[in-house]
Amino acid sequence: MSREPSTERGRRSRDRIVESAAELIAGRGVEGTGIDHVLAAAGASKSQLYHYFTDKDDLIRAVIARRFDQIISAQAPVLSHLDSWEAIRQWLDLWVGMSAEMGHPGCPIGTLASELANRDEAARGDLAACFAAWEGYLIAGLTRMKQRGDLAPHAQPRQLAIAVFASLQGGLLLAKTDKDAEPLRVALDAAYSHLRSFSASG
Amino acid sequence: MSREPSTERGRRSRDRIVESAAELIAGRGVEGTGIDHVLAAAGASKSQLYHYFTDKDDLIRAVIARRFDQIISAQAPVLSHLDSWEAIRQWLDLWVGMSAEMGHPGCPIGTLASELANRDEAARGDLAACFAAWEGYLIAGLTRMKQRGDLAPHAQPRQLAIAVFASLQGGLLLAKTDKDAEPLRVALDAAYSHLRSFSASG
DNA sequence: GAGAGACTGGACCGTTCTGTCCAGTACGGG
DNA sequence: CCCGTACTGGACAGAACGGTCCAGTCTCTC
Repeated sequence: MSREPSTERGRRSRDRIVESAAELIAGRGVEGTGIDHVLAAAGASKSQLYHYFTDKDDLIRAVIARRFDQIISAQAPVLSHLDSWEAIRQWLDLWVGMSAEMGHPGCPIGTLASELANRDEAARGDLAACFAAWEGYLIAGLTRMKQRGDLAPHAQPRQLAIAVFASLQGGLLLAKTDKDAEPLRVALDAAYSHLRSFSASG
Repeated sequence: MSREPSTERGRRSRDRIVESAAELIAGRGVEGTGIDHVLAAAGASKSQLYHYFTDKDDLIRAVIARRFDQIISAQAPVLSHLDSWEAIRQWLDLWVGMSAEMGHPGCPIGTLASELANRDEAARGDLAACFAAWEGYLIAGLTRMKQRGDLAPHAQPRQLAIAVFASLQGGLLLAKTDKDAEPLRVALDAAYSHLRSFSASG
């Protein structure tokens, strides 16, 4: 397991390493990113890294946790209020916008999941938990909408949320492959339309 | 570029190398798979590999082509007739079934796309072409349904096909991460339901 | 049966990889 | 001021990496 720094200086060192690793991995993948490159980018040395992490896999898990925190906290205002059609639409459009303006579209968590899911069981578990926590925000919003009567009584928030996340992840993958945000936009339009078909008002 | 074998023996050697590479890569990723491991699995030697391929990237592109051919030819009977609700439903169920019985769910093409899309431009192009060709089968089927009057006149086959593929790829990713086919089933049910909402009969 | 070219075996090279080690410096608590 | 602990720098090791090279074998053609 990771050793947590106990001083401010140590915390900054650890942070620089994790953030540098996260950036390099986003561009070159886990296996394509060497420890030495991470350290050079972070301006740190080997012993600093191995002071805080037992091995590379341990560092990767810290990268997963960091990227997840960043996504959640960046979208926190929207994520916590996914209980209206407008909010959901706005959240989906957020992704399309980010994907269009990014040179490298693609979800950091999704990319990590694709590479690690059947190679590192601990990381796979972390990633599954990330997805579940993430879906939780949408499930919570849809549940409130259902209680409020905006969503049809037979609608199943969990199933709907899973379907939306699949469209999001798949759309991001297609967008990354095409280097074009269009597939993501189309996929999320369809997902939203599917959600809307459970609108109580019809 | 790849040098094509001109003898039967050469063809078999090349095939063994590509197939071994495809299998190892499916389990360990592109960067995680070493040339030496591929050769050991294929029972071949370095010079055989470099006789047919200029470098590792060249081999990877052959793997992409092979996996694509395998998927297309395996599903050819279904893919060529995606012009009825039953056929589409059956094709989607095929994926759920495959995913459930596989130890490692996940689309080989999708995994490669995720890893290579922003690292190897040539491979990215190949993968985008694979997705496009693949989508083409569904677009063709939906277009026939539209002409026949099974699909509403305002339905857009291309957009619908893209949305279905995003659900498929995203569902496969979630299924792989959860080690459970349920997210894929849910995602494809939603995609089918979305398609059905464009049914002419309502 | 000889020559040409396709194919093969595997030693070898330089680089890069993860991870270890130890000698050192910074720093808070007494 | 001093000592223990946290932290740091970088040399080093051993293995694995992609790729080159050449001497050899097979096989087809004439």
